[in-house]
Amino acid sequence: MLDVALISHLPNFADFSRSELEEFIGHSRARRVEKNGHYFEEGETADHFFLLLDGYIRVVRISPAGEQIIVRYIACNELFGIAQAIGRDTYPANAVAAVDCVALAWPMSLWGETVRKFPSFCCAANKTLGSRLMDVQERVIELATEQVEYRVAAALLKLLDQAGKEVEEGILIDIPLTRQDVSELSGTTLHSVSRLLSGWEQNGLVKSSRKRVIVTNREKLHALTAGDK
DNA sequence: TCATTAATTGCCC
DNA sequence: GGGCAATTAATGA
Repeated sequence: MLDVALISHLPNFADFSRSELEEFIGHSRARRVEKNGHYFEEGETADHFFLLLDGYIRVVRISPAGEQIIVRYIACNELFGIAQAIGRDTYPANAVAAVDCVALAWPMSLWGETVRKFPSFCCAANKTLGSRLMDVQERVIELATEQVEYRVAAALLKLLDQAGKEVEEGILIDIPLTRQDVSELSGTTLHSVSRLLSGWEQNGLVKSSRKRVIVTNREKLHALTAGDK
C-alpha cells in the first residue's frame, strides 16, 4: 500500500487525521496507465474519481467533426474525474495519459460522504473546479479576441506553470508535446505552430525539438501576451 | 535497416 | 492564417 506521507501534505487533506487519511487511502486503488492509455472516456459512467500522483494527463474532447481538442493538461496532485462534484454521472471528456501515469482511484460512491465530512477536501475540489472554470473563460475570450501568436504564447506559458522544469538552456515543458498538440490546445493548426516556434527560436524565445519545447526567454514570451504587437 | 511518426517549408487561397 | 503537399529528420522495432 501507498505511503500516506505522499499525499498528507496536500491541502485536500488538511483536516484529515492520520487514521482518517489512512482509511481513506485504504479505499483507493493505485491505477497505473501507460503513455497514451486512458483513465476514462467521454460518456462513460463515472464510477471513480482520481488523484494524479505522477505524470501528466491530457483532457481531450472530440468535436462533432471528429477533430480533437485538448481542453487542458492535468499535473500531479490534482483531482480529476470528479464528475459527481458537478452533478454528472458520466465523464465529460477523455482523460489520456500524456506520459506513464499513476493515480489513486476511489469509488465515486465515496464522493458525497467525503465532501460532507471533510471541508478541506470539499474546498480543494471547489478550488480545482473554480480554477478550471476560470481557465476556460479565459480561453473563450482569447479565442474570440486574440491573434494566434498570443494564443500559442499563452498556451505555452500555462504549460510552463504546470509542467515547467529547469534545465540549462531555460525552462523545459516536461510533457512530450507535438506541434499538433500545441495547436489543439490553442485552436490553430500545426503549421502555424511550427512557423511560430521557428520564428521564436530565431529570436531566442524558445528552443524546440521533437516533442520538446524549452522556453529560453520567458519575459519575451510573456510580452507577446501583454497586448502589444 | 526500415517503417513510422514528427517537423519544416513553400505555394496558394 | 489556414490547407495541402513535398521533403527531411528523428525514433523505435
